[in-house]
Amino acid sequence: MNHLSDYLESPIRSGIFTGISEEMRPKIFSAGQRRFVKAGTTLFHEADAARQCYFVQKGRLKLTKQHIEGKEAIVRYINPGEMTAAVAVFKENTYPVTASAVEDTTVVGWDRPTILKILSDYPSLTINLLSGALDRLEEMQKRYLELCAERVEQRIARALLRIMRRSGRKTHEGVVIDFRLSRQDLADYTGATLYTVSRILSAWEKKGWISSGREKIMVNDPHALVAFADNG
Amino acid sequence: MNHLSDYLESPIRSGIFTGISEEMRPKIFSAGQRRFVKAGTTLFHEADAARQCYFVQKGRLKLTKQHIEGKEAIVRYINPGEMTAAVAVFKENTYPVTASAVEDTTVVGWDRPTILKILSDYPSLTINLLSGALDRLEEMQKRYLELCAERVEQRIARALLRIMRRSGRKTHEGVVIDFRLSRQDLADYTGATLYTVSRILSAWEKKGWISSGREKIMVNDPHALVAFADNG
DNA sequence: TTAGTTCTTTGCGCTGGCGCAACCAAGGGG
DNA sequence: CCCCTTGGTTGCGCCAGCGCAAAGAACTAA
Repeated sequence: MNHLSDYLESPIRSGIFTGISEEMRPKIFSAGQRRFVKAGTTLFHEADAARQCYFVQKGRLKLTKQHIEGKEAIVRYINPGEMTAAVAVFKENTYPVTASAVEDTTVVGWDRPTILKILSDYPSLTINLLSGALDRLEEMQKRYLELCAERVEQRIARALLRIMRRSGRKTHEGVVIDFRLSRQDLADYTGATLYTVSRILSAWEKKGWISSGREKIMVNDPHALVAFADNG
Repeated sequence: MNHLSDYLESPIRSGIFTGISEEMRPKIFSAGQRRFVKAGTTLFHEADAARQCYFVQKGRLKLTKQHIEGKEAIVRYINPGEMTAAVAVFKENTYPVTASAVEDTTVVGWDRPTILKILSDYPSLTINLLSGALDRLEEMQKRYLELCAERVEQRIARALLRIMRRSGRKTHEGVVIDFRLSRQDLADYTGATLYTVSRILSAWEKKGWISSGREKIMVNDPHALVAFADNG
C-alpha cells in the first residue's frame, strides 16, 4: 500500500551543512547579512553583477530566465534550507537568472570574500556546494530530455510531481502544494502555455487526480500521476 | 570587420588545471589509468555505477541520455582537455549519461579514492571542477530556455554555432566542424527531427551560409547565422 | 566492380498544442 | 457593498514541424 508521504522528500535533505556541527552554524550565519524579501519583489536580477550568494531561511524563491517579449521560463524554486547563486562565489560574473520571492522570504547573504573565508574554514561546505550543483545539473538534464521527448501532458505531470515532492504538505485529503502556483507558473516551468495547462488540469480534476483553485493545487492521487507520467 | 577566428574559443580555455604548475600534471596523470576508446564504442553507460571520472587527452566523447524506443538526446560533447563524470567523485551514484567515443579517443581515468587524494593535494582542482559544473549548468539552462522559447530553425542555428565555437577548425573557406556530425546528431542535440534538420541545412546551403556533406558541416558565414539566431 | 549499408533529401499529409477571443470566478480595497 | 483587478476556462482555427515513404548519394567490404 502506498502512503502519501512516500511521495514527499524528507525536509532536511539538500544538506548544505552536512558535516558541519550545529554549534558552528550560527557563527556562519552571523558572518552574513540577513535580508527580508517581500512577496513578489526581486532579490537579484539576471545579468546583474553577482556580488552575493544566498541561503534561504524562510519563504521561497523563484528563479527565472527571461526571453523575448516578457515571456519567462522558471528554472527552479528554492526552498528553505537551500542555497542559491553559488556562481557569485566562484566566478567574477553576472547572475544567470532572476530570483524573486514567491512569498515573504528571509535570506542570509554573503559576499565573495566572506564566503571564501568561510569555505576555507569549513572545507566540507565546498564539497556540499559542488554536490548540490551536480544535483541541479542532473535535474536540468532530465528536464531537457523531457522537453525533447515527451508531450506536454506528461511534462506537466512530472512537473507537478517534482514540485509536490519538494514543496508539498501532506493533508488528510492529499498533498497540497505549499505556495501560490498559478497555471501560468506551471506553463513557464514546463515550456507549455497557460491555456494548455488549464485544459489539462481541468481534465485531471474531472478524473479526481487533483483538486485545484485559484493559484492552489492539491494532488489527491499521486500514484495515478506517476503512472501517467511513466507510460504516457 | 569580423574574422572567422572571432567565432572560435581559444583552445586552452576550460582550464581544469588552472593554477596547477606544468610539472605537477604528469604526476597527476600517472596516478590514473590511461585508456583507449575506439570510435563508436562506449566508455560508460547511463545508470551504471559511477566508479571513475575521466579526462579526455585526445579524441572526443559524446554524452547522451536515452529515452523510450531507442531515441536519444545529446547532452554535450567533451573535447580534449576537458573532464567528465565528476559525479563519480562526489556521489556514490550512477552515471546520469552514456559516454561514447565519436572518434578514436584516449582518456585518463581515476577512481574515487585516487581522485579524492589528488583533490586534497591540489585544492584549486576542486574549485576548477565546481567552476566547470556551474558553467555546464548555465549552458543547460540556456538550452532549456531555447527549447522552450525558440523555434527549431533558431535552435539549430545556435547549436551549430555552439558546436562550431567549441570544436571548429578554421580553414580558408570557413570554419569546419572537426568531427563526424550527422543530421541525426544535430537533431538529437536540438530536440528536432532528422528530417527537419536536413531541410533547414539544405536551405542554408542554398543561401551560402554553410556547406555540408555526409556527416560534415562547414560554416561559411557565421555572422549570418548569429544574426539569424538572434532576431529570428 | 558490385552489393550492401548507412546517411541524406524531399514530397506530402496529419496533428499537438499554440494563441486569440470572450466569458466566468475569486479576491481585495475603499 | 460594489468595482476593479487578476486569474481561470473553453471554443475555435491555424500552422510548425513531425514522421512516413521513397528515392538518391556516399562510403565500405569483399
